[in-house]
Amino acid sequence: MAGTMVSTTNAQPMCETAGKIIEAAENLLIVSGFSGMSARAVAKAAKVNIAAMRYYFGSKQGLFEAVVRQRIAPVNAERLARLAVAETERPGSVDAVLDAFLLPVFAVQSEENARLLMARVMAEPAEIAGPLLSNLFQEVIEAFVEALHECRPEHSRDAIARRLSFVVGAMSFSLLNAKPRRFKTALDDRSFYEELRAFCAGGFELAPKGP
Amino acid sequence: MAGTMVSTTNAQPMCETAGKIIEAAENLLIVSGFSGMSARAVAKAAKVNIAAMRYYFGSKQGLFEAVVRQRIAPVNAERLARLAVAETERPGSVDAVLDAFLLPVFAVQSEENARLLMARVMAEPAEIAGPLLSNLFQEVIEAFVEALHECRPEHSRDAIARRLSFVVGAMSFSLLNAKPRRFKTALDDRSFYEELRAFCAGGFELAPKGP
DNA sequence: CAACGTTTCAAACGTTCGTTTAACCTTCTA
DNA sequence: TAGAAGGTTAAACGAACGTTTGAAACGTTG
Repeated sequence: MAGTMVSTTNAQPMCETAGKIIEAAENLLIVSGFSGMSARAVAKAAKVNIAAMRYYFGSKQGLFEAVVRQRIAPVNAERLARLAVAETERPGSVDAVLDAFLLPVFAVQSEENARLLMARVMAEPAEIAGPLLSNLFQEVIEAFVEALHECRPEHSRDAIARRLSFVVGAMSFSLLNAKPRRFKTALDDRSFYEELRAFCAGGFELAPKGP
Repeated sequence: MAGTMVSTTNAQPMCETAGKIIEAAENLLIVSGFSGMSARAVAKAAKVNIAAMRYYFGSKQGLFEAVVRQRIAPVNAERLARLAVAETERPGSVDAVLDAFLLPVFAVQSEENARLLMARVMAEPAEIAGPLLSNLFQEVIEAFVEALHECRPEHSRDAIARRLSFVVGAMSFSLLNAKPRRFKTALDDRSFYEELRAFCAGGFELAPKGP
């Protein structure tokens, strides 16, 4: 067995070394992805011996999952909390539901790294991040599909789910490509979010065409 | 210098070996991404000696760019052609412009691999696909931003560009995640496209909020 | 101090990576 | 028939990969 190995389910104090590893891994993950990030590069960036990675996280894959969980779990928890509020305070409002889904990603306390990591992980090949993301997102997706279905009962749940995936895609992709500036969008966080929310809300307004 | 090396600018007949390499590389690229795909795995899948890769494409990166160009260049050419038609036949129609942008990706003659490859490449880290994608998409993006700006002059060009990136994101991401079925969307191509187009069109209807 | 569990380290494990060499085979030309 | 050119091959290059080992350093407790 591998020494102590920090639990993956709770965010305990966690010693300094494990924290440095996670931070370095996060930064490298954002720019290179899982396969492009070498464990040795992480150790070097964290100024830590490479064996510490196995000691704390078991493997490179284990480190990856720890990084992702630490960033995404709080965002999803916040999403569910805000959704509960939205459903009581503004029932039937697509805007409110979308805010509950999107705002936790852009909230001030979550740094830019959280956004970029989320986008990068979403773009990871299924064989790397698939099961992990299924676990992390299943509850959230079900809850938001249900909430949106109540706002727009004329859409099938399948249609709602598809459109929610469009929302996630619009958010993830534009975050990923904001840096290289392929679409030369100025990344003023506030107006970026307003634009994204407006786009997504509009996307739910129209019923699908055709018979 | 590396023997003959197929030109990267035109799609000439290309010998059987090079074709087999490209086909195998495409399939592996879709499921594993660039960093996760090894040149040896490509050679094995193509039943070809690994040195043939360098002979025809110079390097793994060269092979990657050849695969991407061969798939994306025709799509973008078709986009521009359809845009020209749309601008004369249905001037001012966002729907027509979006069709010109999206339909070439879903056209019947372009196989599913073309869609999946495009989505996977868009999700590739910038250090791998950045410059290539900039070259391939610059003209298309400029043209479509301009066309959409003429349809919706009340939006700034920056806002239009941002929303176009949302469109690309919605398309790419939902294609990427259609296989693992994280959003359990049934991938009937026809209705999928209808839904995507409706979502994106709706996204252009609303002006951004705020002062 | 002695003994213990925890954390860190240098060093090496075997494997696989992308790349390269040099020889071989075929095909066409002189 | 000799030779050049184009295409393919097996074999190996050095480097980097993720992982593992075993012992040194550490802090705590008896």
